[in-house]
Amino acid sequence: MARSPDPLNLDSMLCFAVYAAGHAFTRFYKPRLDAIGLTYPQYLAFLVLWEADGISVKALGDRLFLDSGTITPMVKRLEARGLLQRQRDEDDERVVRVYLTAEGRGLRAKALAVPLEVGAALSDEAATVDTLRAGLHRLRVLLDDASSGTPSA
Amino acid sequence: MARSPDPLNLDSMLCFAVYAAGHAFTRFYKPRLDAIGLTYPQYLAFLVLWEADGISVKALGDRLFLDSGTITPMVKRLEARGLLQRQRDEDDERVVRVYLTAEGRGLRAKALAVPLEVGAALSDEAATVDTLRAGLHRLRVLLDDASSGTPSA
DNA sequence: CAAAATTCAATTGCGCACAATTTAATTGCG
DNA sequence: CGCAATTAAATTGTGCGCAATTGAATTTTG
Repeated sequence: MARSPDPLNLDSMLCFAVYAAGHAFTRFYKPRLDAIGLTYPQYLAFLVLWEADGISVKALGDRLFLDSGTITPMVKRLEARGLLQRQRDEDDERVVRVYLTAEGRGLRAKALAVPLEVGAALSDEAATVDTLRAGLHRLRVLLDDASSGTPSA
Repeated sequence: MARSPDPLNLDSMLCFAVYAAGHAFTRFYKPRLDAIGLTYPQYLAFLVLWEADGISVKALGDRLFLDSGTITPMVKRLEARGLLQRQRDEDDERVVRVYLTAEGRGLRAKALAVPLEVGAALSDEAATVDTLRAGLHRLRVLLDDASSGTPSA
């Protein structure tokens, strides 16, 4: 009589493992990002901006899987702090582009230390990290496919 | 001359893979949980309550890695909807315990369908799911250890 | 036993995160 | 060309999520 496993058991659920690991990352990043004055989502936005300065609000949101309701106020807060500027595209007035200021570009140097500390915390698991990231990427794709009406259609 | 990989490249970061997969889960769950009237965090709380009715607010928060600033208002909203009741512990007046109502217990039957749909979306990856979950669990432990002053101390 | 320290819940303030709506600009189609 | 459909941002409202603080109950300790 093998007891049937509870299908609603929290610890057996992949979704909760992802949820909890996400919060753990936020906690880990918090003191490191406090040092450069960014929140974790803001840090992600800068990762994009350091690679693609002048990107549109829309494209920034697509890159981070966030919508305008999240991006717009975040970008406005960063603009208020002088880390970037928002500017309407001349050719298409619907589009707002985000340009880093010198101060915003300057943050990058300080940010370089952060992934090193992540690497240190996970030092023994270097091999697993690639597997995990690949698995999570595939997970996201499968979930998003399933979320937007089966793509087989 | 192998080009040195950008240490701040978004797509190479495990933290972003976790972050994005978490949002993908939320999106996937949204329409399923709308059907039973719960948000995703509320669903997690019920997973705990269905297994541990009468748990304290503190213990519920520990289980979900959330603090009273998150749990207290969530539990109050659920109480306002008649899904549970809050009650001070008689032996220790600091403690508030959470008890499911009949309606709250009744949600469990509807919730059983949800993990089945997750399984369906990830059908071909059943083998990877266990590896992923284990990897994420270990990831969370390593990050939390590193977050709370090295435990080697 | 009494004062100090700890614990639990609640509260306040700020920043995501997303659904739904609104407004403006652009594209597409007859 | 002119109107409909689409697209981009912004806005509104609700609900997390956490830091910091408060207040009350309990435990620890001198």
